[in-house]
Amino acid sequence: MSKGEQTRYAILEAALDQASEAGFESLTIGSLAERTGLSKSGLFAHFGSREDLQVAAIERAAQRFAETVFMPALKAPRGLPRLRALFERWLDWTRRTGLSHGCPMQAAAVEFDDRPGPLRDAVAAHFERLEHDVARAVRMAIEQGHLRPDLDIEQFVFDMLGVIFAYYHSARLLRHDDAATRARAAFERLVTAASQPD
Amino acid sequence: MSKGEQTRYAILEAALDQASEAGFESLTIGSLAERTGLSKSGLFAHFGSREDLQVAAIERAAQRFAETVFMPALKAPRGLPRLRALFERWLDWTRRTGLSHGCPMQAAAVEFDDRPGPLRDAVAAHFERLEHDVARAVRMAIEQGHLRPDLDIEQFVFDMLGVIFAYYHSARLLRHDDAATRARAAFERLVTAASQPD
DNA sequence: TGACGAATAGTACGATCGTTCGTATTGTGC
DNA sequence: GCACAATACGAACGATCGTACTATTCGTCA
Repeated sequence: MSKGEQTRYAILEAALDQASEAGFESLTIGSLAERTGLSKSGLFAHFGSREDLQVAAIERAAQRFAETVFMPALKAPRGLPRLRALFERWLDWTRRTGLSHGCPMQAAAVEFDDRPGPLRDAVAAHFERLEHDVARAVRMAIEQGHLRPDLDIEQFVFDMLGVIFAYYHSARLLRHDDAATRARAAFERLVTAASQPD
Repeated sequence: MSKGEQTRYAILEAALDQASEAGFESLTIGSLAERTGLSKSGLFAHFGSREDLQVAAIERAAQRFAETVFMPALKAPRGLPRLRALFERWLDWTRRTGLSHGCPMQAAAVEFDDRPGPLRDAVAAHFERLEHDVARAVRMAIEQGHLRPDLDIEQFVFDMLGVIFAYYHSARLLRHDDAATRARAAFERLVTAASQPD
């Protein structure tokens, strides 16, 4: 990895830290320069514009998500165990990956969902890929006989995402201690309903 | 209503429009001055600081939510009908109240959940009141015999919130046409599970 | 209608924003 | 070790940020 690539990498790591705290809109050239010890112009040279920097940060966050949540979950046996591993890692992936604050992808989703452009596109692409991958895990669970064959897969993914969002909300904004317990209960009820015949 | 109160009201309405589009962090004295036709200093005089303006905007949004979602739902018979009315109005309350973009309260929740201060406090207060009120509606449904007596009320509220968040996500970021259908299906499954004995 | 306070405007401030440009430093392949 | 490209810096730009001031216009009530 060349010197330039190293620096760019370090900048994006710092950007993720900051985005986890205060969102991607808080990423400014000046604040990131200070955080990384670079000059404004030196940092700027690694990206053509602030927007390009934001896009790169979103993509790096999506990559970290994949590394922290999806790839390790693949080690669990396909079917329900893998789906459960996915869920568990999804719950606390920010802590696990060293981002002490909220989920940057959810923050980005809410920040940019009404502002057409490259930022919105990058976030939407992440979630579309994510939901596609979750759907595949659900399909495998059906093939393994863990979930019932006539299950509405898209609906299951929708419901699962809702549980995750409710967890983030309860844990981060309201600081509820039992957020994880509630989330697990909700998810297990989803699984139960999806395994019994209608 | 005095002239000053009128102006302050108009400013907050404009602020809500903007926050619905781009979040409360996007509220700047300059942009709101232009939007309302006031001078920067004239607008500023109505609030002691930018932060006070943001807090006032959040509180106004919470009030609009109550007017649009809760108060009309009280006209439905207590119990399940009222709970359903609540849910339906919650889904599309921003459209109904003239905010063409996303839910400002959710945006505020994600923006400020990791930044202690008056803004975070204002958002948290809204959601605590909201969840308290929803819990009361659920309790009434139990008293009316519409939902089973041993239902975990807090868990039901948690699940319901998750459905709403998943709907916002699906409808706004991913532009899925069937988001409302999915949300209703999820909610009805919640109600069914909550009405049958365990 | 006149007076007085409330409401708004005008101007200026230091700071920071994203970005450009010229120059210095540094890493890298021969 | 030389040469050239890659990388980083420093200074400056116009714009906008939040926030002081003072001055002016306007609503409101006696």
